[in-house]
This record gives sequence, structure tokens and C-alpha cells, in this order.
Amino acid sequence: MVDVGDVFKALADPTRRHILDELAERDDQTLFEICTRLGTKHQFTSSRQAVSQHLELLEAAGLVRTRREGRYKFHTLDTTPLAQIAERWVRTRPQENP
Amino acid sequence: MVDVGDVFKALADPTRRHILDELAERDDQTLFEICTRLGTKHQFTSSRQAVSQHLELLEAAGLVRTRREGRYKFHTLDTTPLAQIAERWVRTRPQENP
DNA sequence: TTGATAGGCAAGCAGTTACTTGCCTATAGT
DNA sequence: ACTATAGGCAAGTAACTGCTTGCCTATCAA
Repeated sequence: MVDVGDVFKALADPTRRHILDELAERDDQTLFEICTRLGTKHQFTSSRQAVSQHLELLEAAGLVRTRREGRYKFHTLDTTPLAQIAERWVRTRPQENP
Repeated sequence: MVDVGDVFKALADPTRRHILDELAERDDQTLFEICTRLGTKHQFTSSRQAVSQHLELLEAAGLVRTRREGRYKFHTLDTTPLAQIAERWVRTRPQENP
């Protein structure tokens, strides 16, 4: 079970949301792929290190999973934390309180 | 339409989540009520100004609505921003991308 | 009118965050 | 072996955050 605060913090940054958008469009991307596609497709220029640090944070929040293959590191979107947040913060809140 | 970033930022802080919890349990509370109940029921002591500033931020994010009545200001939970972020970030993400 | 209660305003401060800069390691191609 | 590529590490910095402190305004009860 991930920390809800970490997930919300991760989602609070626009660059990180763009990264998640990008990974939602195309999974299994390397750091450099994400960087270039953020610039070309999302008009959002960020340095390699900036994106790298964002990916670290996203991984810590459980939103991104990584897989090493040679000198490449592939990044994959993991939506289970989002589902957990929805469970706690969206579905239950309007009608009932446990 | 509220800013998604503001909502996530608002939800990123544990104190603010406690405040929302408190408002979910009992709606239409004044600042002082929220302060005392945060302490007694949630074991979460925060000063008046701290809570006040959190409420300001929550209101800016659209998660709390206020109503003045004499010298009292009542705070009400508004869940529509949660529904909106669910629409954008939870329901659509796992299967499809628009 | 006086005092108490509910809340607001704004400056200051310590801790955090997003980003840069510079250098280093590791894998792969030639 | 040498060079280019993919990525990591860590210190530094400017901006932001959460909170405190001190004072001020407004409403109500006596």
C-alpha cells in the first residue's frame, strides 16, 4: 500500500502529470525518449536531470515501474495507486463516511 | 472548472486531508469548530491561523465552500473537484487515452 | 459602551521542492 | 582499446510551503 500523500504530491506537479500522460500514450519508454517526446508532442521542455528526478519521485509514489535492460531503463505507468486514491477519496466521500 | 494542479496540491498535505475528513463527518463548521475537533477527534493539533490558511487554499481549490453568517463563517465540503479529477485521472487512464 | 468572541492581514522563518551544473559509471558500437 | 550513448550522483540555488507571531477588524452579549 502506497502513501496517499506521496501520490498526491507526485500528481501535484504539472511536469509529472505530463510525464504520466506521455507514459499513458506510449508505455515502456527510456528517459531520453520521454524527454524528447515531452518537448515535441507536449511542448514541454525539461532537462534530462529534471525528468530523471521526476521519474524517481513517481517511482517512489508507485506510479511508475522501471525495468533495466542493458544500458536502457524502461519506464512503465502503474495505475494502481490512482485506483487506491479513487477508492478512498472519490467513491466513498460523496455519500458515506466509514 | 477548477485547476487540477490546485486540487492535487491541496490534497497533498496531511493536515488538509484531515480537515476534509472532518468536514465529511460534519458539514457547516466554523474555523474554531474545525480546530478543536481536529485536536480532539483526530489527534491533530494545529493553530487557528494554520487551519485558516489551509481552508483558504482548500477554498481556492474548490474543495470547500464558505458562507458568512454574522461573525461566523461556515465551511462546507464540495466534492465536485474530486469527481472531476476522478473523471480525468482514474476512470479513463487504465483502459483508454482520448 | 465595554469586553469577549470569531476571524483577517501580513511579515518573517525554517524546511522543502524543482531545477541546474558538473562530474562520474556502465553499456554498446567500431 | 576508444568513443559515444544512457543514465546516476551530489552539491548549489532560487522559489515555494507550512507555520508562527503580532496586531487589527467585526460582530454579539452584558
